[in-house]
Amino acid sequence: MGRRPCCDRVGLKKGPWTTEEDRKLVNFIFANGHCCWRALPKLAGLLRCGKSCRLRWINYLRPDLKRGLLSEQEEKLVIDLHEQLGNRWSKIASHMPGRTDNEIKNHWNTHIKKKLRKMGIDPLTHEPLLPPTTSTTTDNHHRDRTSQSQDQQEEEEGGGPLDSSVEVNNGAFCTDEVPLIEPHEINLGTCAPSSSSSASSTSSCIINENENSSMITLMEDLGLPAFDDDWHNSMMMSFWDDDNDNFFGSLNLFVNGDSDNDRPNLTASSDPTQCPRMVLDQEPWNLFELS
DNA sequence: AAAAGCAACAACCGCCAGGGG
DNA sequence: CCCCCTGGCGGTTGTTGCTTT
Repeated sequence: MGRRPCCDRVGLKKGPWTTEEDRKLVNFIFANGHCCWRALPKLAGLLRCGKSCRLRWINYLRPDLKRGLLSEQEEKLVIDLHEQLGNRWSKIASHMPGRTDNEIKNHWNTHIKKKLRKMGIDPLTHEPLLPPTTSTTTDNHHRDRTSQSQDQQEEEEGGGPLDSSVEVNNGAFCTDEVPLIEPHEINLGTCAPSSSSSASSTSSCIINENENSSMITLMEDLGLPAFDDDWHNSMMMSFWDDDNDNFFGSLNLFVNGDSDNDRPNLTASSDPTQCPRMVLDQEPWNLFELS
C-alpha cells in the first residue's frame, strides 16, 4: 500500500522559490499567520505544497533568522551540543536562536565535520580518531535509524548521541527544557532583553510597553496588516536586535532597507554585520509591498 | 578562456509522533 | 483502540557559484 503523498502534487511547483512566491508567502503569513500549512498555499495563491511552504518559511523567510556563517562561538556550541545530542538538529537549533536545524545540519556536514577530522577528532563520537582496526558498535544502538544508516554508509565508526534528557553546558539547561517563551510570559511592563547567554537572548526578550505601542503605531503607519496576539508577539521577538538591545534597529532595516530615513526612533544597527543576511542583502524582504 | 572539480546550501523525500475523530 | 491527518525531523539530493587546472 503506497504512502499517500503529503499533498496533491498535480500541478504543484517544485525547485527553487521565486521572489514572487516568497512575497506571496510572506505577505500571507504577515496578514494571517500560518494556521494550517496544508491549506496555506491555496489561500496564498501558491502552487506549492504546504510542506514546501513551511520549509521555505522556517529555513529562509522567517525574519528572525541570523543567516551567514556560524561564528566560532556558535560552532563550538554546535559541537558541544552535538556531542550530547547527536544528530538531533532541531534540538541543537532550539538552543541557537536565529539558526535553523537545516542550516546547522548543513554547516556541520560541510564545515565542522572536516574541521574535527583535521583536528583528529571523530565527528561522530567526539573521541580522538583511532586507527580503523576495531569497529566498536557499543554506542550505535543509541543512534536513531536514519543517522545509523548514514553513518554506516559514510564510515564504519561507532559513537553517537546520548540520552535526550542529558544535561549540557554544565547543567545550565536540559535538552528537553528548551527555553521557549510562552505568551503569558511576555511582560509588557518591563524590558529586560539579552541575558549574557546567547542561547536565550532572543527568547528572553521582553518588550517595553512604550516600544510596544510605538511599534504598533509604526506598523499601522506602514500599512502593515493587523496581527493577532500570537503573531504580534512573535514578530516583536523576531525583530529584536540582540547586539544593540534594540527592537527598531532590525525592524528599520527590514522595513526601509536602509538607515537613511527620517523616521524618528528608527536607527539602523550600528554594526551591519550583526544583522540578518536577508536584511543586509535586501532580499527577499525588500521585494515585499508593505502597504 | 574553458572545463572540471569542489563546496555550500536550498529544497525535497520519507518516516515518525501526536492529536483528533 | 484504531485510523487518518498534520506538523516536524533528519538524511539526501540537486543546483549554483567558486576555485583550480
